[in-house]
Amino acid sequence: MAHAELQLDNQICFRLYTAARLVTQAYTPMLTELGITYPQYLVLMVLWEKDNQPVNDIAHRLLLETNTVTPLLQRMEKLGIVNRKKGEQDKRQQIVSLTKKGKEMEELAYAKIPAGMGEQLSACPLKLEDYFHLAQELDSIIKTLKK
Amino acid sequence: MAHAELQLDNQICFRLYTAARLVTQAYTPMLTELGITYPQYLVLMVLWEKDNQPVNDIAHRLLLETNTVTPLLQRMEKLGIVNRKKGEQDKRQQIVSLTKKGKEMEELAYAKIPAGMGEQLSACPLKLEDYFHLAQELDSIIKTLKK
DNA sequence: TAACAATAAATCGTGCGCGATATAAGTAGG
DNA sequence: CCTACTTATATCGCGCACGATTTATTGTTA
Repeated sequence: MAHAELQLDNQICFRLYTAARLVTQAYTPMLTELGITYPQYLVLMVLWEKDNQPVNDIAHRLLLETNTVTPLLQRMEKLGIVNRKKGEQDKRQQIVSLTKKGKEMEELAYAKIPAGMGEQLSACPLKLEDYFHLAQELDSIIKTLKK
Repeated sequence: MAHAELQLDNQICFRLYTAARLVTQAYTPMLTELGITYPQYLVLMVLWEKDNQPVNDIAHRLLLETNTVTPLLQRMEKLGIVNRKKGEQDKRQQIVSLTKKGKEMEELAYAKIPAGMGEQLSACPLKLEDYFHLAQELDSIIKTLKK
């Protein structure tokens, strides 16, 4: 290995890739209890914040493309979590809304997930201010790279 | 939205998920020139560091399962980047080695990737010490969550 | 208002990740 | 030395991500 720049240990990207996978894995047990995946949980958070949004708005909020979000929403519709119906003023849009089940999952998530993640990260030496700092650094990278 | 803990903007995980995707996307143009994907690039970095490794060692280095790495290596073999041959002392193992093409890609990567990433992140306000700090925080999370 | 460009969503193909399972080879205990 | 257990890899199925293309609807402009 001639080039230090190409070493795995020197790569921020590999750390991001790995940390994202491991944190998502840490969510998985709680999400499996709810019957959903992590990307589906992200969609739910978007809709809990504001219900009745077109596919595009959800995709933009998550910085994803509609060709990722559309199949995701179709699966969530099959699960009975969301409804999709044509927009009335703009018939190209699909307006996504929470079902009763989708709304009720917020309380279930609140009961399980923050505590479950807290427990799994309890052994992590990072302090609250470290997480705050980390969030700012990630936001800088995200802001720089998003189109 | 009743619960601040469940808001997207308060989630470290969503930031990790997004930052990892966007940084990977930033690599993509350079990697496409080389004809490989980001996970394939990770495998190459592992092999550039130390050639002739069994599947398990590569998987452990990347914190991935063999059911992810095996098909990845099969695709890389088809691309003529690596060879796989049965281990001699332990016939269960597949020893993975770089082909001539795989070795030559290190220089191509070194010529393109550090410069390309530097350019794309040039607008990012983070300083060298911020990246160092970020790396440490990510390492803490990774160390805590890996099995 | 007819033609054309732009936009919203969906569809298709490929490559990951990963849980679950299978297969083959090595190891250990009786 | 035979059976049981462990380990290394592979296979299968599903759900993302994402580039590329398609379809339907809206807007724009001559």
